[in-house]
Amino acid sequence: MKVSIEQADYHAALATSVVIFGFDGESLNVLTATKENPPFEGASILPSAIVSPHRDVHETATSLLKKVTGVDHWYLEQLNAFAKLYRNPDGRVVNIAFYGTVKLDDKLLTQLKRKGYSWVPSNEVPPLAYDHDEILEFAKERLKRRVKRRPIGFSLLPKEFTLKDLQTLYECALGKSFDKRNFRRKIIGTEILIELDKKTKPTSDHKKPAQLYKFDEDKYQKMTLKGYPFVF
Amino acid sequence: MKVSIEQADYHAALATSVVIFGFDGESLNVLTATKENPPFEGASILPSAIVSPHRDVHETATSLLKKVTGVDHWYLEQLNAFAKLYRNPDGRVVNIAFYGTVKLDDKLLTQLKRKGYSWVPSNEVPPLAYDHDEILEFAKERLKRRVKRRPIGFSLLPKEFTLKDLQTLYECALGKSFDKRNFRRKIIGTEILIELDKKTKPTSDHKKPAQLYKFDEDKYQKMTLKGYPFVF
DNA sequence: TCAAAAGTGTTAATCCTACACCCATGC
DNA sequence: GCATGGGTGTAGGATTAACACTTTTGA
Repeated sequence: MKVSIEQADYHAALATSVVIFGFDGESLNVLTATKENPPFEGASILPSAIVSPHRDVHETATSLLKKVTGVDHWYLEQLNAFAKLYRNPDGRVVNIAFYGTVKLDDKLLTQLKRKGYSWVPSNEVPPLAYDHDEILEFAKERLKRRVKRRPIGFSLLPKEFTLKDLQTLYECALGKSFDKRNFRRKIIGTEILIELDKKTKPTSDHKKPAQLYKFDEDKYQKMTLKGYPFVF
Repeated sequence: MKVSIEQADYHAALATSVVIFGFDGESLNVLTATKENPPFEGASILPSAIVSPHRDVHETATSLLKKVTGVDHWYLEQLNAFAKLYRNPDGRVVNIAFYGTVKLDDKLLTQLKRKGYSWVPSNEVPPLAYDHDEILEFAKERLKRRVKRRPIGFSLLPKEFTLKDLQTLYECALGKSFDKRNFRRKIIGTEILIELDKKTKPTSDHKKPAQLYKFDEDKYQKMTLKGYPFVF
């Protein structure tokens, strides 16, 4: 059993990939990229970067996202390390992958188009190069698990939203649908929402105005830390 | 943004550490090691190994455990990668950590003593070198979460055990105590146990014989895959 | 006969699920 | 006035939590 580290042991490259889930009010999307050089030129992949010597992995992922989206403050959680020996044809590359969430607004959508990245509905992502399919699956499972135990939404919904929006989000993330009344009762029961003095403006397609809510930040934080049994 | 990998990017060493939980019928223990060379000579650490070029990380962890314990078939689950830039004074070493569980029998206890490794009650582990305290905390949280959603015990208890044993295990893992009747009803309700035609032999310290059970392997597997809401 | 741990049921409160109709608005 | 989605309550069943006494054995 090896006890000390030799020069020859510094042999691995580090990469990081990010699975970013973005909600647009209708569906959950995932940020994908296109590989622009060999190997796998032209293939879809997850946004990824090589971690340079003396750079932090997490910081590398954040700054990749800054460059791609223009957005700066990302909450990223480590998913796992993907370290199978021959996962990368270039050599031994260990991928430390993260996942995160974002509210999809027009700014985000536009900037991405300019740079060749794109948002794809999370259940229509094409096959990805390397082992990125596996990373994506891992992230989807993680998101599901998270949704069941901790509040989600702060990072996926706009500041003000309707209960319908929130329900749609949960339905997308968990892949099933809920009874409207039960859902509302349960969410209201958590006291995580604050009812605003506003309603949505009725739009052209015949709608009754809907009550707007925002999150109660304090309670949201507490629930994020402690978890709560929001199992559907 | 870097797009292809250069030689200089193969700069990191890979290490792996394992957090092994072992149950001895009374308490949950963790396998610890002693660092026998600088840096941190003499310090307690988690069992760890350097991953050589062309060796798989998981396989490295398994064979480390084989060497330490003599036991071969380990279920190890990846915890996370620990990759902070300066976590190791030797250089850039990324640690891909695993956790696993084992039934502590006499064989295991004896063999370890011979090799300087030892089992320490999980809430009495001394401060560890590197960032191994952090890894250990991470593992304890993971174990808790797992216990709440999936059956545990196959890998921590002997083939035949009493409901008391199982309850003690859950109490150790979750750090709280349960009502005996409610616990039994819930466990029996899962139908994961098979009642044997045996009872424990009363021992010297005045005990009534207790019913022995074993796991129903099929149901156990199904529950391991699907999860179940065993939230206490 | 006593000490020590095994084993056993009930009740009240809570939570979950299923279910159907009226309302406010723009067109 | 009609089409669209917003909004509301209840009842039955299931699950949980709290609670104390009797039994079997070795010493």
